[in-house]
Amino acid sequence: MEDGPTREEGVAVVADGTDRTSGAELPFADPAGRPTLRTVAELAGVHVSTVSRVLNHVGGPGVRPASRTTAERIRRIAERVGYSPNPHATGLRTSRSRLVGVLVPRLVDIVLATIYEGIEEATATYGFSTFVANTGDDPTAQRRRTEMVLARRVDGVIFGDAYVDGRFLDEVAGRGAPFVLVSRRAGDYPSVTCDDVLGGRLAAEHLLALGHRDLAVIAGEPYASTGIDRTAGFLAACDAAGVHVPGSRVVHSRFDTEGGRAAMSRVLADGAAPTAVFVVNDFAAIGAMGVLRDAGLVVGRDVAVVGFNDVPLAGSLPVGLTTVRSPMHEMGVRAAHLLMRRLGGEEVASERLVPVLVPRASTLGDRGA
Amino acid sequence: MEDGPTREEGVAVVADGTDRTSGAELPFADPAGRPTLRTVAELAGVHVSTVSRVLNHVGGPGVRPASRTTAERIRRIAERVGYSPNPHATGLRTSRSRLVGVLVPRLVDIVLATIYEGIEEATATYGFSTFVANTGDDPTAQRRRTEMVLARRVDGVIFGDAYVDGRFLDEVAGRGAPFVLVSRRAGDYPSVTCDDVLGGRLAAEHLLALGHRDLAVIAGEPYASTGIDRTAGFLAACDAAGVHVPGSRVVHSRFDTEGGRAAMSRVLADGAAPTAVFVVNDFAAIGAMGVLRDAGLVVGRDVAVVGFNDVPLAGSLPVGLTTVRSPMHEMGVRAAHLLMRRLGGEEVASERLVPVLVPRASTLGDRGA
DNA sequence: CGCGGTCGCGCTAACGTTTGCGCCGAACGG
DNA sequence: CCGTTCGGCGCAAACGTTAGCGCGACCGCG
Repeated sequence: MEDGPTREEGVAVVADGTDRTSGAELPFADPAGRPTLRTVAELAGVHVSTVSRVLNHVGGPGVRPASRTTAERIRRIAERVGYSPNPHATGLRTSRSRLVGVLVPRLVDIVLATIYEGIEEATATYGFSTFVANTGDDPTAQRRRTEMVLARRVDGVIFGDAYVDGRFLDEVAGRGAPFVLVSRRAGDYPSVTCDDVLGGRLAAEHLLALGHRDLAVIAGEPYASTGIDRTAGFLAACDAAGVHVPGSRVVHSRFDTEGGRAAMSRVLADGAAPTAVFVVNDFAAIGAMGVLRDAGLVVGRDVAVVGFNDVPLAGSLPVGLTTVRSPMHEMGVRAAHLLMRRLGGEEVASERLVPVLVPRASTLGDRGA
Repeated sequence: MEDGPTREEGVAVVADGTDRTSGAELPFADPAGRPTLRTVAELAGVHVSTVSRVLNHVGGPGVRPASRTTAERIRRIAERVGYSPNPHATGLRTSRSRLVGVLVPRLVDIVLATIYEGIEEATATYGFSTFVANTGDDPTAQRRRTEMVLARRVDGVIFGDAYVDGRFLDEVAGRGAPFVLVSRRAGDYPSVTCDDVLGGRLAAEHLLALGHRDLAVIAGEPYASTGIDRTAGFLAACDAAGVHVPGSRVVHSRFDTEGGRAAMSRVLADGAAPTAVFVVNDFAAIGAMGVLRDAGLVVGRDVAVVGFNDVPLAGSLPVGLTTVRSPMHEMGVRAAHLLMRRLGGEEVASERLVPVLVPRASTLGDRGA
């Protein structure tokens, strides 16, 4: 039994000497030539289970997975041959995948992309990877894409495209897959959102303070809590100030530039232009500004516009866009942490992050340039 | 051993009795309660290998995996219990994962997000899923993220963040991981790009035709083929027309709004403003326009600006942005197909897609509004 | 010096799937 | 009625990893 070192030498020689078709020619490599636990075990002259324990039990001050010298040697060899565990084998054995699925309406929406960046960044620190899938806010696609991520055996899901009624989520919950929501709330499911009601209120107070009384709202999709809450907060603040916004002046829209164009056109077609417009999304606001421009109105002088989110280019537009800044990246990060805690079995509560108004030329005119 | 049919009846009753929904107590389910091959096999009264053959061998007109009736029954039962194969087990067995890794500089860049959408859409039709990771164009992050996707045993990788020198890619190629590039070319590796040289030429010809002779270029990052080629095409066309653009008028920049601001500021600080600027990215162009506005110059009248990509909001800006439209989504789709063909063992060639100039107010002035 | 506790470590049985091999029974030709 | 063929299907061996079990050795304490 004194052959531990000898065996190591012997195999090392074989590894050097043999000359197989692909790559580094390690003993007991997998079909792709990558080293496996067995490779390392063989080179270290120990059993594969010992290698497994050493490589997995990172912390554990109390119980040690192997003697210090053995552990040291194993780690050195694993490093040298570039061992990395096969996630399929691990996943199969443990039935956990260190994978999370992320569903978003559209990734080309900077808001969601920013949130996703936060998610990806935070999950990576836990050693998790993420799948993203677009659903385009289409229920069929939501269902199909959710099936897909579940079929991939993700450990959890983050929905960025929740419908406020939460019916679909009830189904998913029934399947036992842990999930959290981000950006939009729904039902009583744990979510990380911006305080959208407050955001709407900030927008209203800003416009009211500037003396506007003739207002319109471009309210986003009727199924998204973001648009709903922002609009509700805005209208509530107007009410409180004794300013009435007629129903015909609150129009739904998609959240993109094109949606803003369409909605603004409808507002203008409906009669005289309002003196101020609150648009629940910056890109829709840009679209709305385009229509106003085409109608010969100067944004910031003839009509004030307030957007929502403060996307990076809002300040660089030819007419800087007044907007309500929402902590998008932060929301992603927090949603990821929330999910991780749920995966740990914790009961978690929703979080609502605070938005801030950023005044610019689109409401202040020259003073804001 | 003669209890095959009997067993089927018995178990089928159990399965019916508990009536659908999640906790349905299926026999031989996995730890999460999901049905496995074994579950289906048991219910059908056949061996697990038979189920596997039936469920996998979709086509095969010549050889049949089982008798018609057996196959039918198996498929029915699989459907009923909601069987979906465990990708870890499949991956372990076949050492293929139906996963592709996608590396991009930043997903909040609409250009890359759009390309990614194309990739995701196309790979999904092959039954593949995608990991995306941001690298921020940072070599260290590129290396780390690449390690990460390879450690996940992806079948292939799509790089959207290639450095033109391709040194890092040489390493990756040495590891034997199949990959293709998208958006940016590098070395002789297969890539799907826009014909950026042509795009630069289109921009130059447009400005020259409008009579501009005093030109500047905001050229993007020096390591990205997109910026390099667009700039080269632009300068070559100027040369051909006998117009010289001094080196001090060609400045590098990041590809985002902020990068455009910084670069434009440097151009203005350097002396008199040019009469026209070619910016190799729409967002950088927006930043540049912001700086021009702040300098009291009216874009489209005092200074012409041409961007690149034609992102959706380019046309909705208060001053519509003249830009070179690149087929972003299409590039993603094609890159995905290209990778799939590589995975099939084919030798593949790079593709270059044709861009189109879209003239708007930023060069045409009022005529473009 | 004796005894109990602790620690190192190897063995083995899974995890769910795929696949080559070979058996069995039915059909068919002689 | 027997021999051959062949389609259908079961068997079992992997794939790489994890974890429970149990044995032996060492250590420290009394």
